[in-house]
Amino acid sequence: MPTRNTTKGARTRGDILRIAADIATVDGLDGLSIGRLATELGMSKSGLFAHFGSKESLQLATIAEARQRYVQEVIAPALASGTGITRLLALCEAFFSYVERGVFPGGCFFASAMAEFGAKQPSPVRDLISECQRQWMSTLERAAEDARAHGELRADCDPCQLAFDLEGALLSANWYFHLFQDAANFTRARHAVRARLSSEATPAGRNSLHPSQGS
Amino acid sequence: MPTRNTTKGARTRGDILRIAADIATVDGLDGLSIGRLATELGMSKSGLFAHFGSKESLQLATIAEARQRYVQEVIAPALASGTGITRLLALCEAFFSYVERGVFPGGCFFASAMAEFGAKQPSPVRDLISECQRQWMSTLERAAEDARAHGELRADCDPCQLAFDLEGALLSANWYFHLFQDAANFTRARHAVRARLSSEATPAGRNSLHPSQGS
DNA sequence: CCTACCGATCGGTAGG
DNA sequence: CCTACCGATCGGTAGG
Repeated sequence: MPTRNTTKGARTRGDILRIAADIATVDGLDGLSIGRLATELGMSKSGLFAHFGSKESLQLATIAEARQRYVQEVIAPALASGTGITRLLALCEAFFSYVERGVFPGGCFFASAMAEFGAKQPSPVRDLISECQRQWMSTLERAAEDARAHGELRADCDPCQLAFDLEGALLSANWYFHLFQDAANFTRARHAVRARLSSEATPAGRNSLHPSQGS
Repeated sequence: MPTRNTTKGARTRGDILRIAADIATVDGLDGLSIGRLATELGMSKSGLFAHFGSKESLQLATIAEARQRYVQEVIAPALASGTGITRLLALCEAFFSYVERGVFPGGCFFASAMAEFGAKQPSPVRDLISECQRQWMSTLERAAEDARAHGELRADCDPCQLAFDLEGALLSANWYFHLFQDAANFTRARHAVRARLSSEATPAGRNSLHPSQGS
């Protein structure tokens, strides 16, 4: 029995959170209702509720589930694909692919969550979203620092500014792709990323931006 | 009697919509409830409801109110301040100022609305939001085309790409300023805007980017 | 613009 | 994990 090792309760919990994360990208973490989740999973509202004890703790668990999915679908593949400017480009490409593949039906989970909770009062939910986003930004920044340390980006390059600029292109692609249903926004965002990296790249770094080997 | 000319009903309607637009930037257009709005205005729920007839039509009227405010606070001042690359820069600066001044308590109304409705099923509300956003993008694009026609931007400059890139900086500043409560994000976004304009500017255009006259 | 009300759904609880 | 229930609030209506 290969799918054992995990108790039935834990499997149910995982099922709940996968659906919850999907719903949250379309209707928001506040729009996520326990009754609707229960209906969608064919179980009773109180049975589902018993797994979490409060709506807030359901929201926190949903964010944790989304974070795992983000690490698996975006960060891990990009980190495995190289270092320096190659990694920086891979992080951006992995993000585009994650949105294009529809890993979440409503686009990037953290973009949606940031927009929904960014202006709200501090709360555990808001704080966790903020921490996730800061961690992603620092992943971009560290990749930029590394690329600079390896001589692929100019010495006067500001990693924070570069990360901010790249993230602007990623987020815009996410918003416009969904609002306008137009894939041209991915093309524009990819242009923006390459142009921005190119503008700060040294001749050594430029080689990594134009992969010449086949396959 | 100077504040006459407008009936009492129309004044009440305006009061409702101003509060509604403010609330929507924090709690969303769906989070906006008729009961809460009524409480906040000290009137009965059904009295307020009678002005609109449905929640959807309240949402549509709220978007129209926000659009008026956006034109007044961002577009009109920028269009009045010059042409060409000067206008393009003024549009970006007017946006930053609008977010910094807190014209809406939760940041840019249309950024919030786009994030909330971008992934939802088509609806009159979603369509109106999409149209507003497209109109803003085309305002940026037309300013870019104009600047190019006047020789301030290079002939090979793509106005759509430039508008996309500028908007990325504007939106990122809006999100990060609210989520992280850090005004450094405005500084980064302003750098990004100037650098991007500078990269496409002709020598003639460059003069307009560095205003030399005092005051 | 009001009071008074409708059915539906919300998050959450009691008790098993 | 269930049934059965709670008070509060939702969008909306009747009637004035």
